[in-house]
Amino acid sequence: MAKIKTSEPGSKKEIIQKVAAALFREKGFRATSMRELAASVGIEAASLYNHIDGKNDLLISICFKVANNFTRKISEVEASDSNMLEKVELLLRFHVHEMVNDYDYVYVSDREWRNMEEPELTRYREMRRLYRRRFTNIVEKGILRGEIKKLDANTAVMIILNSISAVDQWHRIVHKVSAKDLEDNMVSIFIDGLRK
Amino acid sequence: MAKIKTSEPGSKKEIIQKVAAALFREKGFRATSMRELAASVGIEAASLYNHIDGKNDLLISICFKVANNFTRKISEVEASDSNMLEKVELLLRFHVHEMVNDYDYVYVSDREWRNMEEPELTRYREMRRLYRRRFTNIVEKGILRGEIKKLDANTAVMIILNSISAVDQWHRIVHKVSAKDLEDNMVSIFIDGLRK
DNA sequence: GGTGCGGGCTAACGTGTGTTAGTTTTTATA
DNA sequence: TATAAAAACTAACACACGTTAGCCCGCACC
Repeated sequence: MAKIKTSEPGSKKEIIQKVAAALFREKGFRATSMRELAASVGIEAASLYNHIDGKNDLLISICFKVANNFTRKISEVEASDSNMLEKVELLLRFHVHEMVNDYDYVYVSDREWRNMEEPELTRYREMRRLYRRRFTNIVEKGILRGEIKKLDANTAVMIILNSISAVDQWHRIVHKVSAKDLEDNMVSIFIDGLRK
Repeated sequence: MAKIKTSEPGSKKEIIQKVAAALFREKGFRATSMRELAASVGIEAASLYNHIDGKNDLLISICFKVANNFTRKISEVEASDSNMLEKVELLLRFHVHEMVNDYDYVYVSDREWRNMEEPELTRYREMRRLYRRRFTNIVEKGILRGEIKKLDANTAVMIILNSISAVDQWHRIVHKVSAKDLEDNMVSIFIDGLRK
């Protein structure tokens, strides 16, 4: 089975991965050809295979790098002694932060993961499902404790997660308002709503 | 230029379009082959071309059908005499409604439009941009009038639009809570936030 | 100064794709 | 029932794709 190891920073392999993430985001995984990727890196298509195992492994690396990141974070949040509303806020801020700092990777892992092959596809789905479940548990606990208003926790989590999953507008917005303001805006909307 | 006409309901062309929308949603536009589509319809790939112009025209039809729908709706909302917060709510409810009732079409138009070819791609981008702009104007006016709290209107609209753009979870959720409850949950979160 | 090898190259293979051409079958109408 | 149009079929084309095979250059190292 394919290993999901991270290559050391600055290596050619890592460069290829970065360029691939950018292309996959821009045009989609399937719409990006290895010849195109190679040209963007500055070599021939065949030369790519001196560094990587194939197109699918590129996608796998990207997706699991992000998934591991979020899984690690939610464990940390669960272990913290904040109340549930604060935990939601922590996760919200982390999502925005990751999106701003690792746009290509997060976007691709969110929109292109379907193109992975088995068995990684199933494993990824499971990680995703579990993450949502843990997030939902936090919201549900918050409702039980009276910190969060009564609503369907699944819907709430779905909305929150989707709202962050990117559009091409992210960067344009971040250039107008600062990353910090963006975070605060999002938290403000979700915690207290639009109404003045 | 390709015409974006709607075929009469029940026609074979419409059936093909519907099946195509379902497949494009499930597997992505590029990952769906004409042979696969044909098999789903119950004919041979070549036979499709007695009814449609090609793969790209399928995507074009789907995308513009949805885009026209939303453009029509926002004109209607703008013309109504509700206040700005109510207008946001009207649009929110419409988005949820369309997503629930026309899942495949809305999903595909939202996630696969990049695969369109020129000149439709540019035209679609423009429609999308304009829609967001009109939505943003409503929010901005709401802020000026003191109905909506002070925040970056672009961020707010981006969040709202993204939050609705689908996940594979939509249907599962709709089967657990009713479509009406889903709508109310969303409106509640966005208007008044999560806090109790 | 030879040598191993990382990393680039060209050429090509096999496959799957969207689409067309040409033909036959089915359906509707007179 | 005859006939024309609609809609299915088979066969094939041209192309783009991911990937492999085999080669060659230049650099580090004994």
